[in-house]
Amino acid sequence: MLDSWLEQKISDSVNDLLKEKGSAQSSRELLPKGVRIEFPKKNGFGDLASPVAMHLAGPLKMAPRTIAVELEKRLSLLKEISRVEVAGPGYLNITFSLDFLHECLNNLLDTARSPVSPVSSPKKILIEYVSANPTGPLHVGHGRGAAYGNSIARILKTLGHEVTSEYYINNAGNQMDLLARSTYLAWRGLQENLSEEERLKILPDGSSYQGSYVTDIAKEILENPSLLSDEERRLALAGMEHSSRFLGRFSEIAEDRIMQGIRRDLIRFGIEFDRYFSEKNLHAPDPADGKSLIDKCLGEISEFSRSSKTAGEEGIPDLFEEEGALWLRTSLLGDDKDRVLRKGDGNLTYYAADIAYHREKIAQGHDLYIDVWGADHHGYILRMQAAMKTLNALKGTRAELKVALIQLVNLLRDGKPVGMSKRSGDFVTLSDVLDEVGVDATRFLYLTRSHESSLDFDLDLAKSKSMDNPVYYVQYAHARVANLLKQAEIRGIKVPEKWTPAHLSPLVGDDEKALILLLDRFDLVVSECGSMMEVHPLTDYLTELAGQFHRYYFHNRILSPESGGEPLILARLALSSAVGRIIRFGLSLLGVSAPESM
RNA sequence: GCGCCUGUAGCUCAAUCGGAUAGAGCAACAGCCUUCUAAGCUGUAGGUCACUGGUUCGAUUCCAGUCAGGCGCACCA
Repeated sequence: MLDSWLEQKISDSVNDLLKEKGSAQSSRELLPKGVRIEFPKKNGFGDLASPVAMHLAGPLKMAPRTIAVELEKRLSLLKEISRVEVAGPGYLNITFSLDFLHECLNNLLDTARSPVSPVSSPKKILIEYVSANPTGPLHVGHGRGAAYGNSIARILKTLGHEVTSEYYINNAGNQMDLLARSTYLAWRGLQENLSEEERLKILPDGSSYQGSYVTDIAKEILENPSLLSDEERRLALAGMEHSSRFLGRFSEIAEDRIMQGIRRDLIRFGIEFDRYFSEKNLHAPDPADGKSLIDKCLGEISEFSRSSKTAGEEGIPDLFEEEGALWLRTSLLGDDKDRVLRKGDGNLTYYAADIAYHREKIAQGHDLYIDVWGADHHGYILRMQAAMKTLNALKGTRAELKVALIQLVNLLRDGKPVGMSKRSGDFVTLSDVLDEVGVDATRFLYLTRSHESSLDFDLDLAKSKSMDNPVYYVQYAHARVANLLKQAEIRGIKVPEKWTPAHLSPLVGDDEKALILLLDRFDLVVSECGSMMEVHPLTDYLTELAGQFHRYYFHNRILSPESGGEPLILARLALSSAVGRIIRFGLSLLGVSAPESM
C-alpha cells in the first residue's frame, strides 16, 4: 500500500513539474508503464526508492539529477515523508515518517479490511487444472499442477476476480479402451490361467496398465456380482468375440473407481472443483437431432469458414478437407503444419474434442481461460491458441487463453531419483507422498519454485522437522505469535479490541520499522503473483517474513521488555499479531495450515 | 533438424516485466539456551550471472549467435 501511495504522489509531482514547465503532457503519457517503485535491498537507500527521474530524462531532455531534485522539493513537503534523498545517478530514496508507518500497520491489524486490495478491473476467469486421465491414480507430477492451479485460483479470487475451477475428464478414446482391456485381463486372470494366445487377443500390442489399482478393480468386479449383468458376465467369460457387449461396462466401472480415488486424493490435498467436465458429453449425440457437441462445433466452424471473409486469413484459421480428412489451418499462426480434426477413417481426433470443449467454455462468457498443463503438452499450445482465434472470430468474443505449463518433478530419496514408470506400476502416487510427508509440506514445497522450472522434491527434506524445511520455518513463526498472545493472556495483559495508531507509537526500532515495511509489501506480492501467474513469490515472501520475525523475536523480549512498560508490550504484541495475520492469510492462499502450536 | 523450458555461490534457487555494491536457504567454519517454544538466533567465507557479440546513460534481465541439460515435435490421447 505504501508503494501505490508513493507511486501516486510521485506521479502528482511529475504532473506538477510538467505544468510548471509549460508542457501539455502528463505523467501517464511520459511513463506508460507507470512510476516505478523499488524496494532497496540494502539499508541506506531509504524505505522505498524510485528511478523515475532516470526514466524521465530522455523524454524531458533534462539531466536525471536535475529532475530528481525538482521532485524532491515537492515530495519533501508531504508530512507522510520524513526524508527524500537524491542519490546515485538520480534515484529518489524515500524515508517515511513513523506516524505514517504506524498508520499502515494499523490498517493491517484491522480485521474488517482485507490485507489484499482488489484489482481495479476484475475479470471472470475459468481455470482448468489437473485434468488427469482417469486411467490411474494421481502421481507426483499431477500433484504439482494441482497445487499450482489451486493456489493460483485462490490468489485470483482474493484479488477480486470471479474464478471458476474445472477438471476435464478425458474419458473417451484409446487410453480408456486400454484401461478397460487391462481391467478385463486382470479379471480373467483372477479366475483362470490365461494362455498367451488369449492374452494377445485381449491386448494385441501387449502393453497394459499394470498398477495394483487395476487388480483391485478387477477383484471388486469379481466379488460384487451386481456390477455385471448375467449376460455381460457370460459373454466376458467366453472371450473377446463379443467384447463390444461388455468392455464398455469394464471401462465405466474402472473410470468410476479411479475418479473416486482421484477426487478423494484431491479433497485430501485441499482441492475441490466447481465442476467436472466429461469428454464423453462432447461425443454423445443430442437426442433431438442426433448430433454431438463436437459435430455441432465442427459444423459451426465449417459454416464460418465458408461464409466469413476473414476466415482463412488475418490469422484466423479455417476448416478444409483434404486427403479424406478434415483439417484446421493452424499453419496460419506459425504451426509447423495444419492439424487434423477428423481422420480419414472418420474418427475424430483428441484435438477436435478439445476444440469443442473450449467452445463450451467460451459459451460461459468468461474473459480469461487458464489451462494448466504438464510440460509435455507444450507442443499443443499453439494449436489451441489457433482454435481459440477461430472460435472467438465466429462467436464474436474476445476470450483470452493462457496456458501455464508445469515442468517436471524429480522425486528424490537419499539424494537419488526415485523411478516413476507408469507402465510398470511402481510409480509414486500423490497419495503415497501425502502419507509420507503430509499435505502442508507437500503443497508448500511444490510451490517454492516457478512452475516453469523443473523441481527437485526431496522426500527426506520434506519430512524433516527442522529449519532446512521452509514450511516448518514459516508455520513455526505463526505458532510463536499464537503462543505470545496466549502468554500475554496468562500474564493478564489486556489486548485492546481494536488497535489504534496511538497503540503503535512505541514501535521506533529499526527492526520494527523493517518489519512494518515488509508486512506492507504483502499486498504487492499477492498482486504480482496474480499478474505473473506465479505462486513462488508468495512462498519466498512468507519465508522472508518468518525469518525476519524469528530474528525480531530473538532480539526483543516482547512480553518483558527491558524498559518501556505496558505500552511497548502492547505495541510489540500488535506488531506480532500483524505478522501472524499475514502469515495465516498467505498460507491460506497456498492451502497450507497455520497451526497455533507446534 | 524445428519448437518450448532451463543454465546465477560447492548444492537447491531468488533477483519486483532495463536500475545502485547480484540476494536467500542448505552444506562448511566460528559462536549463542537459568529467559515469551534453540523447530530459533549471531558471525565468517563463498560469484567471470554458461560463452561471444549487439542495443543504451545503464544488461543477470532485451536481441542475435554458440555451447550444455530437460521436454516435445502423430490422421495418439
